[in-house]
Parts: sequence; structure tokens; C-alpha cells
Amino acid sequence: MADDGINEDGARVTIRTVAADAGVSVAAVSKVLRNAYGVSEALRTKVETSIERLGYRPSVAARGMRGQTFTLGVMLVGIDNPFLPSVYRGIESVTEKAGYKIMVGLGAARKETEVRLIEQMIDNRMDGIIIVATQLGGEVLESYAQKIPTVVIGHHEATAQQFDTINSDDVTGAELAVEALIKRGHKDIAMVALGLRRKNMADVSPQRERGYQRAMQRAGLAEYARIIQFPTADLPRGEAINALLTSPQRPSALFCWSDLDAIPILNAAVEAGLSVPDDLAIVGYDNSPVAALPLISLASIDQDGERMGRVGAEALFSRMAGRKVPEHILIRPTLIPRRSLYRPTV
Amino acid sequence: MADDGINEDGARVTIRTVAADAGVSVAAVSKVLRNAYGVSEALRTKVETSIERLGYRPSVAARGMRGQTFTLGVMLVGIDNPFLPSVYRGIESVTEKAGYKIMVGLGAARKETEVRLIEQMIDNRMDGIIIVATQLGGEVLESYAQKIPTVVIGHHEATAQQFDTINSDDVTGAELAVEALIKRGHKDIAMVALGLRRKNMADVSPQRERGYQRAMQRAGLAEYARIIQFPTADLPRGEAINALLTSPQRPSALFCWSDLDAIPILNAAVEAGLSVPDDLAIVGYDNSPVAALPLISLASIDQDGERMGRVGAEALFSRMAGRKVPEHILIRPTLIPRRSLYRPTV
DNA sequence: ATGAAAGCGCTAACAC
DNA sequence: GTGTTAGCGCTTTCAT
Repeated sequence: MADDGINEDGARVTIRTVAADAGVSVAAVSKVLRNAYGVSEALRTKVETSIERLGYRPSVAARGMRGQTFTLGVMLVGIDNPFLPSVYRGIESVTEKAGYKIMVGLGAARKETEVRLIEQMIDNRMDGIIIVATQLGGEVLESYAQKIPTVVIGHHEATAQQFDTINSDDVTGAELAVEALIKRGHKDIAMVALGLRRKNMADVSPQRERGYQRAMQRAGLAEYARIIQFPTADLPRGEAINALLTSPQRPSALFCWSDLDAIPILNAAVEAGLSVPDDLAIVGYDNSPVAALPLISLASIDQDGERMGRVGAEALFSRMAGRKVPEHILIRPTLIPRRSLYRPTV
Repeated sequence: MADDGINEDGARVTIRTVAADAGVSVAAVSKVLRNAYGVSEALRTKVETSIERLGYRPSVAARGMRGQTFTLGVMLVGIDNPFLPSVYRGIESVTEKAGYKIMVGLGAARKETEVRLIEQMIDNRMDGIIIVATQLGGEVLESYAQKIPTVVIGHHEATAQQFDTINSDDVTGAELAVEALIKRGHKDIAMVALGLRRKNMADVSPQRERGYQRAMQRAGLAEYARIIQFPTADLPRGEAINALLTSPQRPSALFCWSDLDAIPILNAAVEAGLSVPDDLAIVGYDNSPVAALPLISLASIDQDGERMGRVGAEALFSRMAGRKVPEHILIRPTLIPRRSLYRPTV
């Protein structure tokens, strides 16, 4: 049992145990641990041997009291959102290489929960945090970012000074979707946007609305343009979908701000006997795994979440290294065409 | 800015700041913090007032060095698994009430990743950990459980001594599925199980295989019983599905160990022109959100993940409070009938 | 009931 | 290049 960090006496193996075992000072061990400057090769190997043999593991708590914890906080908001796993993988791929740990905060998209999680991460002395898809406002974020290096992913705040933002170019994404629909001959194209309740000018949905409006205008279809605000709660959404599908002004095509709405709408449309895409074409946003299922086959805008995660982690590291001037990075999304946009040519 | 834990001088608010402000000793403040015995009402209110005014937040790191961190580690394996969010919500509902924080470890189902995460949680001095759906073996878990109060969810290890287990009654779940298929007149019922590579007698899949075998035997259908081992990697799965669907011995019904396999199979079957459930009935396991989509409508066994999470968190608290004798709890699952099992009577 | 003081395991000046 | 030592912010005896 030499590898459990407890020696034969049942005493915990600390930096002192290692120092004694290696016949050096605690400072020497600490320096080896941190790859600090000024250790001879001989000393280093001696210490490393002892560490190995004793199964020593540095206490994160003790470290956190003075130096770095080598741990990053990642706040994932909206645990069910299919977009998050890919972002997380991207972040992880960068942090792993850098030898950093991750502490995840999971939370429903409630502001108080988010605040609690951020404070928890500050309390835990994270070296930096990445906040994904938050509902929090710019002022709150600025104030936290003052205390801890911060990167925000999936939340537009282009004038932020204290933190970086990584976003999909949501305006372009919406334009891609609308243009694809126009190319298929659609004119009466409506958009389904995120309900008012949770809206906030920094959110992604309004950006997508801008792209939608722009594309419609540019194509001279401004008269058709209309945005349907969808409720965010689940229950009333069923009614909203029905209302939309049975309305005499039902559009011929729909651009949805998220697959979260597009998928239920697609389902309801088919259930109601409509043909997709003939009676109603649909393009969603996020390219979630479900959209790719053959029975669903929902065309969608792909944000490349993994890339966003990677870029975000890299930005955080450069910020932790001392960069002060904020970076606001947009990543170009792509359209994934599927059956909800056009029938495959048989 | 009294609420950011930093006072006007820019110095961090510590327990000493609070003690000075309240005119008491640091020991007194500590006692109030921990609701320790032996503090007068007067002192308590004085201290609480100061804490409030200064916006003091105890340092988790410092706490971790001696006492409890009031933080639980939750290890969620397989970030995409749709079963996990519900378990997490269950855990959270209990810990929140108890005033405990959660630190989440997210990991692909790779043993070395899992080991790293568990050790990270021990390093971070979590007060206890909940491990969900791990691939780790019983011996490894026992050895970690010796160092930290541990509860394992979704992993059968009924003889474990050092930790508790919370599981769906997977044998019963499988029986429910098979019996429902038999009731619909099926005889030639095959099972799709988790591939050999990742198998481990403690996993859930073998339990479901037992239930399948038992139900088939009891119905006198032992001659039809066969278990198809599915590869876990994604690529070869497409071929495995095709082989299954085009085989001359294609069964009339399928029980899948997980929706993860059932959904792609259902999709492929429909794409291949088969009628579900007429040509092939399917019952999955997990009742994931996708299964409920009308276009999918996959019958599935519901594990009630939220309840499992709640029960797991409660077990952990009682273990942290001193219980030594292990608990191994089974939770009865239910069948959610949908179109993949029977056509709705029109 | 309250406080003084000794650590917990580590980092980072600073001295040698 | 290596060691000594003073904290970091808290908990916890042990006096008072």
C-alpha cells in the first residue's frame, strides 16, 4: 500500500515525509514539485524517487492557500443542453495537455445557481474560470472577472473589458440558414426565437434574430419576416407549437434559434400529418446529436463546440499568463443540410 | 463593494478581519461558522452581523486543511449519457438542502480518467464522493472507499463492504421488458447487450442479461434466447446493426440493454423499410428524452434516475455520519410503453 | 462561554 | 544550489 499516500504508520505522507525520506529540505521538494528554477539534476531525481516510493500526493488545499491550484473552474449551464459536451471536450483537450485539472460546476440556467457556482470556484481558489452559456449580465461578469481570470463562451458581450468571449458568429449562422431556405425557393420564412422571459441582449438568440432579419431584408423578403417568441417553460410550449402549425398563416419554412425548439416542432409537424420539408421546411441551430438521427434528419447550424472550447481554454491560459487586453473571438459556423431542408434527390 | 470579500484596503477578508470587527476571538468566529456547541446568542448575532457586513466568505482551502470542506465529489462518467442529468438533479436536491456544495468530475468512460478524477477529489478533501456508472472494479473501489466515504450508483457490487451501492433492479427491468414483448405475442426475442470489451460482472448489462434469460426461460422460450454482443465503439456499430437487421434469423423482437443502442437500431430498421413494431418490436433501457420524441417513440425501461440520485446522496450523508455497515439498495424500474412495442389502438 | 495558541501542508522570501 | 522560516486562513484542544 505504498501508493495510497498513507505510510505504514497510518500517518499521512506530506511534503515533510518526502523531504526526510530524500534527506533534503521541504523547500527542495516544493521546488521539484513546481519545476522551479534552481534544482540540481541529482536532487531532483532523489526527490522524485522518494515521491514515487511513498506515493506522495500534494494537498490541493494547502497549495490553494498560497500558490496556484492548477485547477480551472468550468461552469456548464443547462445540464441538458446537447451543445455543452462538445465544448467541454474541447476545453479538456487543452487543459489536459497543460497539466491542469478541471472542476466542473453544473447548473440549471438560474441566475442564483450560477452566482453560487462562481463564488464556489473563487472560494476554491481556481486559477481561472470558463463560463459557458450563462444568463448572467455583463456587469456581474465584469465584477467577478476582476477577481479571477475569466473566459465566457456562448454569450455575446463584445465590449467586455475584464474577460474574453468566444462565440459562434450567430449572425452569420442565421444568415446561412435563411439563405439556404431561400435557395430552396422559400419566401414565407418565419423564425422561432427564445422567449422574452429569459432574453437579454447578450444572449445568442437576439444575435440570430439580427442575422435572420438581415438575410430576409437583403433578399427583399422583409414583408414576410416575423419572429415568433417561444416560451421557455416546457408545458406551454406544446400549445405554442400547435398554434404555430394550425395557424392559417403558417409559414412555408422555419428557422429555429435552437434544436431544442426545432426538434419538438419537427416532431409535432410530422405527427400532425404535415410533410417536412414540403409543407414545412425547418432549419435548427446547434447540430445536436438527435438532429442527425435518420428519423429526425433536421438540418441545423453547427457551431463547432469543440473548437470553441479549445479556443476558450487557450484564451484563458494566455490571460492567466498576464494578458490584460480582452479578446472577443467569433467562430464561423456551418450549415449541415438534412432532410428537413430538402428531399434527397433519389 | 462590501459583498466581494475584499475590504476597502483591497485586503482579503479573513476570519481575523471578522473577529476584529466583531470584537471577539477568531475561535469564536470559527464556532459560529460551524454551528459548534457553546456560543451565546449575543456573540452569535454579533459575529453574523460582521460577516454580513464584510461579505466574508470562508476559504475552502484553509478549511480543507483541518476540518470538513462541506463539499461532495460527484463523478459522472460518460458525459453524453442521457441518464446522468436526472441522477445529478436527484443528488443536488438533497445536498442543497443540507448546505453542501458539489464538485463534479466529468469523464469519458476510461479507467485512467476515472482514477484521476477520484484522486483529484481526495486531494481536494471532499467530505464524500458519489460515483455514477463507473467502469472501475470492486477492488479499486474498495481501496478508495477506505479513504473517503463513498457511494456508487449504477454499478452492481452487492458484496462491497466499504461503500454503498444504489442500482436500478436491472434483473426486474429486463424481465418487465421481455414479459411485455411476450404479452404482445412475440416468441423470437433477442437481446442486444454491451460488448465484451468493456464488460465486467459488476456492470448493469450482465444483470439485464440475467433478467432476460430468466424471463425467457420462465415463458418456455429458452430455445429462442440469444444475446447479441454489440461493439461499444461507434464505427463498427453500423455494421453490427446492418448484420442484425438483414440476417435471415432476424428476431421478431429486440430487448436492448440501453437506449444508446436501441435508438440507432430503431432508426436503421425504419430506414431499411422495416415496420416497427410489426416487423421488429423494440424495447430499450433508460427512457432517455429522445425515446419520448413522437418520431422515435421507443418503449423503454425507466430507472427513475432522480430517485437513485436522492437515495444515493442520503446514503452518503448517513455514511459520513458514521454508519459502517454497507447498504445495497435496488430501485424498482418501470416500463414505459410506446409505439416501438405496440401500435396504438386507433 | 470565550480566547490563546498550536498546528494543518504547502509556498516563497531570504539566507547561506 | 540548498536550507530556514514565516506565513496562508482555518479548526481545535486547552486554559481561563
